[in-house]
Amino acid sequence: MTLDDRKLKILHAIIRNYLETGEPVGSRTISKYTDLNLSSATIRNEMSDLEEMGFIVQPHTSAGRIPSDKGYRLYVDSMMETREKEIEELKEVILQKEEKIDRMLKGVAKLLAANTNYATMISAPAIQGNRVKFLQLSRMDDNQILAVVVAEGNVIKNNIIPVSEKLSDETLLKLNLLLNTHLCGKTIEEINLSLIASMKQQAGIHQDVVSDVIDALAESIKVEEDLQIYTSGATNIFKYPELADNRKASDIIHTLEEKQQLTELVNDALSDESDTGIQVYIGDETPIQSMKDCSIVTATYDLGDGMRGTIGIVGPKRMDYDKVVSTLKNITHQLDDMYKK
Amino acid sequence: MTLDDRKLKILHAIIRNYLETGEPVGSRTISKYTDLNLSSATIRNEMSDLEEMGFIVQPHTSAGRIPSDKGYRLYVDSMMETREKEIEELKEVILQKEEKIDRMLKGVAKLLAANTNYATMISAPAIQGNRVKFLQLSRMDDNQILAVVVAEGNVIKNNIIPVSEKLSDETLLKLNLLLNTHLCGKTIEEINLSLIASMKQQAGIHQDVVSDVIDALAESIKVEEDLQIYTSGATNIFKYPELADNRKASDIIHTLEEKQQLTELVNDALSDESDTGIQVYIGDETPIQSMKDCSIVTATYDLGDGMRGTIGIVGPKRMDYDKVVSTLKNITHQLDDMYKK
DNA sequence: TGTTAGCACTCGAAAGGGTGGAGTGCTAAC
DNA sequence: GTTAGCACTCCACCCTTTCGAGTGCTAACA
Repeated sequence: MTLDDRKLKILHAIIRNYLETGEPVGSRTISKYTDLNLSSATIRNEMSDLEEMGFIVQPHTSAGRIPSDKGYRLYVDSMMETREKEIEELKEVILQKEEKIDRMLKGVAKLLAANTNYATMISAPAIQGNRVKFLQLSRMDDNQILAVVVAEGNVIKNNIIPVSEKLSDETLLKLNLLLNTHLCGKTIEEINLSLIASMKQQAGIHQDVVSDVIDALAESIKVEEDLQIYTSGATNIFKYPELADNRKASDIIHTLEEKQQLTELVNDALSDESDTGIQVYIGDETPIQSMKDCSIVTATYDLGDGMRGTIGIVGPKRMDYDKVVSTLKNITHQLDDMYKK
Repeated sequence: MTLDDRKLKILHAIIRNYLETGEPVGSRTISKYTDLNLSSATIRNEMSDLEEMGFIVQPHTSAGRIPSDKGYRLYVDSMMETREKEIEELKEVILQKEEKIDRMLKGVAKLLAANTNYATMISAPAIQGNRVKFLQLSRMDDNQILAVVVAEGNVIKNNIIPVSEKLSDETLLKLNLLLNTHLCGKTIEEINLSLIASMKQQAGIHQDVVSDVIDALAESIKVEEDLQIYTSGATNIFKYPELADNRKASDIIHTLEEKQQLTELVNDALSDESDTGIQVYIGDETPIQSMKDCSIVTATYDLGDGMRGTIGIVGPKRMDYDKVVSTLKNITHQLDDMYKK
């Protein structure tokens, strides 16, 4: 049996209708809904074929048909090159560049959730392979030193280091020079033991301060390592009856709240190197067990300097893929553009 | 009619039983459940009285009784001086003092949620009236200056300030001196226009940098102003059937996710100056509309330096007040003790 | 050979009806 | 003041019926 043009049209009609209503769709509906001018009986025959081919299923005998995961997949693939739609509101929010990046990301997540009526997540850019740009020790008082590390992409980290002995201005100056000379332009991975040893040696009697700074540096990076994820609109899933039953809703919201499991999704998305940067997980395709009744669409954005993050949208399988994909494309483009210059 | 000892005993029995089961409790149950040795008929008479007094209600004729808000209130008040219970696990977590404070708070919220099976929230300490402790400008490159502000309680804020002209080392030193001399020890409120004007005057040709720094300072504070709140265990509410219906659950979780409305609760709790620092909101007493089917217990903690925050627990009206209150007391004591020294 | 009308059939959702149990209020007896 | 007993109420549960939406199949038609 071959999937001819008419079958495809009917399949699309079924999916679109189901996306709207969430109810199984019957042959009579399609007969009226499309401009094919076919009777319901004919549609029934075709639907029977489509079911045999695995694109649609019946929830039970004598119910209408709903798309299977395979059907969605076909639909999504055939629709991937979609219209570009402007979303002015998003632009405005993102353009407030002076916002701190994390607040901006939260804003994007929230806006996206409000716009799409799905749950959203966004991961802060990972700074893997990021280089130290600037480093400064200052004396706060006799017992405490403030260490500031700026990495590329203007990621700033502070640590307060307690010291036993008071350091003179001169010593601080020397240490600053030493640290900057040795560490600037290095990635975290490049700061190895031999480098540290050589710095310690040059630091002379202030070895312990040096190692404290290095520790602080390592700590700063480590904090960033379990990458941060912001979510929004978790309660949107209550809008879709097929996800709103207690057990499922609880699982999904819990996953979004905990964020831990989302890292898998982020990593999966980041490692993907398709041309569009958009990935669609339908039902069982998702790497997150608790979301197997959902579909997830992810997009990666790139702020330059190797700072890449992921935006994700979680909704029912009958989500409006068309709109979601184009919205995501839009947003990632905005992000890319803005920070690259 | 007077609320004698026997009535009180029966009321407590009803409440305790309802807390456990979540089902309306009947006279026969109480007759067996308590050590009063009274027949169900007698209990019925007493229950009838208790209902007339407004402490218990019937969901419908010929059902058992459940406590009214007034009943809970009596119970909670009579129980406020409770046992002190050790919770070793909490101690350990909190004692990892070197954690950044926000991570610590997140940890507390999470642990508390896991421990109590309710939803939890914790507000980061407000730094109202907090003083500037240390201030430093450093040159990152020719066009950018890094401003670091440390406030009391070691709250650190960074801002990157773009400058049009390159500033010499000497100028930077001067500016640092100027800023520190004028601003250290001041609260944000004390930094007024005349102070700024006088500083600008002394800064001479670098007026614009000064005002940029002031702006950055103001910005740093503003960010902190809409105080940060962390929540955890929102999905715990699914464990209580009376809250688990879609509409209610969605409202509650949404409120927890949005956090905006929680500030009311925090402010309410912070403004309360009872001796224990513990407040219990039962049903309609809560300032948050969407949580009128819940009870909320809040406690304030005090890290010294005027840094006070709020911990809250959100659960069904039939929450285990006893356990919750003592757990909260415990935690706030730990927090208080630890940071005060 | 593809399309259509018609018909019997299936199944779930919603509505109705009966039953049992848990619980109450009341009364009379102790 | 306490208790046993009884009539009564009401919900939860189960079963049945009904209704409608939808299907598959067959026969007729172009």
